[in-house]
Amino acid sequence: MVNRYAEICAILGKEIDQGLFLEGERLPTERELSDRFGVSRETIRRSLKQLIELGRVHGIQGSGYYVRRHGRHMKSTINRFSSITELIRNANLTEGDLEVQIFKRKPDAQEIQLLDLGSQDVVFVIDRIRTADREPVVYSKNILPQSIVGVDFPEKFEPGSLTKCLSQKYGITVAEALMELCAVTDEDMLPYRLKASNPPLLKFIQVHYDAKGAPIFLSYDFMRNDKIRFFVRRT
Amino acid sequence: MVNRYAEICAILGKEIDQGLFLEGERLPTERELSDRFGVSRETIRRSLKQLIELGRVHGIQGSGYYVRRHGRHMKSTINRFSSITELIRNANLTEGDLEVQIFKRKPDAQEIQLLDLGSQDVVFVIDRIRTADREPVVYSKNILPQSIVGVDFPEKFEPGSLTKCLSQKYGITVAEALMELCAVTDEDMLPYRLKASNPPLLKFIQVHYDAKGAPIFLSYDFMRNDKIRFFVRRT
DNA sequence: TAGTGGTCTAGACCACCTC
DNA sequence: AGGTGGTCTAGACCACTAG
Repeated sequence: MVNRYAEICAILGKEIDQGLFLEGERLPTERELSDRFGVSRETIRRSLKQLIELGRVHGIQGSGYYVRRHGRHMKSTINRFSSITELIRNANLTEGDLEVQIFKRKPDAQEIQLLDLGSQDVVFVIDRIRTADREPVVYSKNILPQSIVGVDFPEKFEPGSLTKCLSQKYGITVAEALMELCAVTDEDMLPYRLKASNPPLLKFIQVHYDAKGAPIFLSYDFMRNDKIRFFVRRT
Repeated sequence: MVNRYAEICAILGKEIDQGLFLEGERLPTERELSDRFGVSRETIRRSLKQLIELGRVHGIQGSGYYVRRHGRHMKSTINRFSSITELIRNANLTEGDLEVQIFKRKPDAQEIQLLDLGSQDVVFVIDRIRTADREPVVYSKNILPQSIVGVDFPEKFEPGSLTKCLSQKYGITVAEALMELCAVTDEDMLPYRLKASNPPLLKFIQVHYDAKGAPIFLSYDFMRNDKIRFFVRRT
């Protein structure tokens, strides 16, 4: 670990997991912790702030830091960005692809707006069904400007996480995403395989940004809610 | 303003809004800003960290802070906790209630688990349709343990935000919520008024917590997605 | 009143970016 | 090589909590 405060945060988190500090119980004071770890109080405060952001602990001025009850529920939220691949793997399932299609076309008005495109730009569309343990769970459509990956993208693309592919082959990292959450309506065109059993579906429209806030790609995901659950932490 | 760093964060945010720093442009360095505001560099760093958390700015080590493009899109997300009342008012609509019912019953298994109840606890159920400009937009069911508000709650309750009512009459503040996003299925019982026009609906299941992480109440909300849009910021 | 967390300072050293 | 942000320190004072 490079950062002392992140290291200390991890240690304290582990100790909470182990039950060394019980739910609702008070942690040692900042000054005690800074003695224990041999660091300054400010460093300890950074560790504790990180624990607060993780939802493990809460602080009360003049009193102390207390282990948050239900902190465990806060771990599997979609507040942190993750690809569908990661989502499926986190559920201990094996991820796969079906009916993968890649083609090039002109962007529509919404895509131009959300991806900051010029009128002469063209986009790649990656259209596929993602499976978990061979069962279709997500119908996913990614819209990726050619200006970002170049004309030879279809040869370079390989099944699995698009985020990972962009990072490994192009050095492009997704730092943030803005997701719109939608109900599925009759207008939404869905592949037969996903529609067949008439499962409950959620629609996510996501714009993925790099660290500078420039849009990278757009995705439409229709997720089977009977197979995957979604939580949001609101603070 | 009490805190210097929050004050400076607000000033810088306003200056970005005013176009004093353009999108993608670099901000003055930390050391320049600390001179300008007459504070230490650490204080400036806190202001900048807050601006990053707000999605207005991003930092690059060794280079500087840059105004984030699309920062404006990040403002209306559900990452921050807000009541339905606030949600409707933010859309410049007038909030109202319809078919309000309050009754007392035993909690079911899910409620016992999510609200940390004992087997002998009872809960109040507040069942109502929330309207925006007189049109029904949300069917909402709140589950509130009697142990939190006492037996006379039905007399004390008044239409509008339950969060506000709890804060004003009981001094109970919601600090955080964990929300599950669900698709609506045939099993969900919905009032005729909301179902009538067959609008696209989203289901939110939320547990509301106080600052100590103790659950306060549970809510089931069926939101008309043709009237209200929902965004989540993922980092 | 004593102890706690919240804010702020002035300085130091490092890793990284840019030229 | 010089400038930038990232980390860390040792100390100070304040606001709040609790006995």
